[in-house]
Amino acid sequence: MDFKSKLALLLKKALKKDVSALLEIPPEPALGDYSFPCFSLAKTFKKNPVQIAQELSKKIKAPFLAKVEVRGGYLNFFIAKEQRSAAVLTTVLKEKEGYGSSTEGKGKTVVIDMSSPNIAKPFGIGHLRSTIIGNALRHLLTFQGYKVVRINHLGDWGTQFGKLITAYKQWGNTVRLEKDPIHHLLDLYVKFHTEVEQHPELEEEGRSWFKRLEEQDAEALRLWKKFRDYSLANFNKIYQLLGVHFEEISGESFYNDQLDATIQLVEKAGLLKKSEGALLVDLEKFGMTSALLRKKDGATLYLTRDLAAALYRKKTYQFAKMLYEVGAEQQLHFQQLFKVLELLGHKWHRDCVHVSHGLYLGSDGKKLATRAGKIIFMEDVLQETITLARKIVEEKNPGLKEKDKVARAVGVGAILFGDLCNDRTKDVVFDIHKFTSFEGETGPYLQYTHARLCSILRKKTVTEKKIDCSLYDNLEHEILKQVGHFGDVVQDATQQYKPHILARYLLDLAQQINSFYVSHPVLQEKKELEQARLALVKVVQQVLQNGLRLLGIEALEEM
RNA sequence: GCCCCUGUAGUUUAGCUUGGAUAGAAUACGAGCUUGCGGAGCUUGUGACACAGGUUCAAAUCCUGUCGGGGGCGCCA
Repeated sequence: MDFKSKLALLLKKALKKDVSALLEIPPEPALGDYSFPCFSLAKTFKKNPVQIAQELSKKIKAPFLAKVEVRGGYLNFFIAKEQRSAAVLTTVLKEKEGYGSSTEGKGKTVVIDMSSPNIAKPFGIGHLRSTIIGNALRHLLTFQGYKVVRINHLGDWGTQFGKLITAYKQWGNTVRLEKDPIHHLLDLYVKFHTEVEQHPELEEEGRSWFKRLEEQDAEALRLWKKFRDYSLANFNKIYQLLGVHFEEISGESFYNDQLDATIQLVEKAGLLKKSEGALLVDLEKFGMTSALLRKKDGATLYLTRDLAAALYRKKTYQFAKMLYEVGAEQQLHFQQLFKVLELLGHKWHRDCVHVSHGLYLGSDGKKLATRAGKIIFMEDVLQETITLARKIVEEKNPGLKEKDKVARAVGVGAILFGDLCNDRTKDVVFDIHKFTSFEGETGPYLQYTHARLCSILRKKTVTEKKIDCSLYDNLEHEILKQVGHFGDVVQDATQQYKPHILARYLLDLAQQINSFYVSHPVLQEKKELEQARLALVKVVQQVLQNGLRLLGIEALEEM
């Protein structure tokens, strides 16, 4: 909750008890000048707003409060800026990398199901969102003291592999598969879906191959394993670039031996229904379509495996929360999954959250569908961005060491931030220019700001314990106020599973400090002023560093 | 047909959960700032709440409807 809401709540509560009570506002580093409208209070207490404001103004006390003023129906608070700034400086300089963290998640485990690409397909831009949002959430939750288990739930099982085997049998080429597995497999997948329109019998063949796969048929398994290995090697390259790791990489196939038991559990609970040869849970009275667990040919489905996975994870990790960082188009699937868990009597269904994100759409504004061959290769996008970053590094800072490393951090930073700075629930139209832009509201802008501050701090540093905060002007006090907000922002972003709240905050802070940078020389003759400004630079640098790391972006010292 | 999400400058967007005073950025376009710590920066101008009702002293925010966009709807994942 931000300060504004806290204050409103406090005033309302206090007023409800007794209008004449003395209001003690607790110490609050983020406290800022603020206007509180008294209209709704006026109505409640049947007085006019100005009267209420005047009554309140006499009764309020707070550590950083300089004065309270009444204007119209508004109560204006003015803050003792020097005291507030001093408090912020002390805290940040003391807590450093830990500034903004908390221990609320101590002893609790959170499982995040994230990334989860489908094997035998290229790592598409769609899975990028899941990967980087999941990764940011992981950092945020860890910062709040949670133990986080990141699970890459690979899409490595299902009818699609039957189809793929069918296609490979018909049109596959061993040499091409060796040389460029991902593209070849994609071609086969697309060809299958175009051919199936002319030859519907292929559909049936695909299904039967999947059935054979589930029955551990040797040839089916051999091909499947081959496809899986090639894909994993490809995915790992991308994870390495993005700096993402997992505690568990299991995939749907991992649950194969638990599926019969899972279906039996559902049956024991009296939930299983037979319909046209298939087994399902009827969810009609909950306003959903039925949840299909076994096809008429006996093969299982996505939901069956996800159900088994949820049960397994609860048993294995005893999680306090399980987050599914998966696209919004699967909303119904997760509603069904959670409902079945509930019907099975598991109270922890409430701890399962579908942290959904909007889709990446093609330039036509429609969904990117692999089947139609409409897909963007993440590998290419990453390479292109990093190459461009490399070119710009060369141009802007030719004397820099480790240019490749920096170019990678900048390119990846641009991509990560480009996604994280907007609300995850909204759809995004893919535009390569958004990723390859390094100016304005971008990751590199933050990295650059951070690097410039580091550059000053390399020359001189904070040595004084006591900083004279009376030397600060309004802009500098404002910046320190913003610094004081950091903890609240991090908490907000974590609770709502929305990293963009933090990303936006960092942009604001960077804008403020850049504006300071051009107008306030830091290094200068007068020692007290220099120390005061160095301290300001130091705390902002620290917050930018902490913030960037929480988003999974490298805070470079030089670039 | 039914269900869910969504509509803010030319473009990308923040603000909507918890209604308050002139709706905040970025980009593009226009005008400036380099003899000071890194110009990937800074200053400044033009420009926006889809429409119609309702609730309220007060609506981008809450409710209803219309229109536009996206997604989903038992043998895909």
